[in-house]
Amino acid sequence: MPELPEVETVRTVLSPFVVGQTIAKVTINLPKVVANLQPATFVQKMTEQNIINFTRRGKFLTLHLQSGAFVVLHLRMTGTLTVEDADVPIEKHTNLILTFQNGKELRFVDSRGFGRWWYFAPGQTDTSGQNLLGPEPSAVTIKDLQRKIATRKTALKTLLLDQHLIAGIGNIYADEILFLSKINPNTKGKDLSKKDFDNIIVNTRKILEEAIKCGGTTIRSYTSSLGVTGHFQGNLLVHNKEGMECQTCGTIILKCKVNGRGTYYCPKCQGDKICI
DNA sequence: AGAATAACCCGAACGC
DNA sequence: TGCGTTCGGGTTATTC
Repeated sequence: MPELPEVETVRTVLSPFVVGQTIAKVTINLPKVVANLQPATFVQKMTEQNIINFTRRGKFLTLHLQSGAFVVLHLRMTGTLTVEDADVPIEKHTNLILTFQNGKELRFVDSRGFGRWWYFAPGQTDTSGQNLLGPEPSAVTIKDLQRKIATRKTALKTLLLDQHLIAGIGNIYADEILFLSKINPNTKGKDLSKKDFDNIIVNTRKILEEAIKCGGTTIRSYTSSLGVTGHFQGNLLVHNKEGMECQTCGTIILKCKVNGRGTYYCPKCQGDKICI
């Protein structure tokens, strides 16, 4: 469940080991990992290329190549990136490897096989879905958010998870943002007040910035690369806290489902709307 | 257009 | 202890 802070952590931790490297060899162990090319074509296009930059947009990462081509990748739920010496044994579910000329490897390990890579030639249209993303949380304006949300009958939690509206929020941080904003996850977009929108924007930025400072959240399936694990889980106030006391009011945290997603909330601080 | 649901996948958690 | 079942979760695709 790497969300924006975890993806950003991967990027900052790995950048020094990736940027400036030349790809000597490409190994694809799960063909469907490359979404828009045959594996052999991907290998051929990537070999001998030099990586000049490593960027993030929402939960997508992009390797920029010297030729002007670029490679977009998405970790989805269980994808991890690590840099290892080439002689370190290959972990199970290592689906793609970029071996660099300096003897190190960028390894993509993904047990569920949901993660995807795309190769785009210079100037080619990016079809990864990256350019359909809403603004980064740091760039969201209240006007924009109101325009997109204030007419919707959908539960706010579901809207926060919609990457077309704001990029980068996942299930963990959505719960935390709603708790800090004192809004019930099931509140419909159209029922939100101006103050609610203010709170959502302020708390989204606050939570994600703090999580990035902590190196992200380490929880169940996600650990950051290079053995670095985030420690934001110690800051979580409601997510995964079912049965525990709310740190604000002492009420027991409940768990429900919103649009099929496990959702944790305080029934007193956030109001106990119908939650199944 | 918006809303709801299924599909993808497999390790972990759960139930007996 | 061991086995079978359910759950979860980001995103896209499909259907209504």
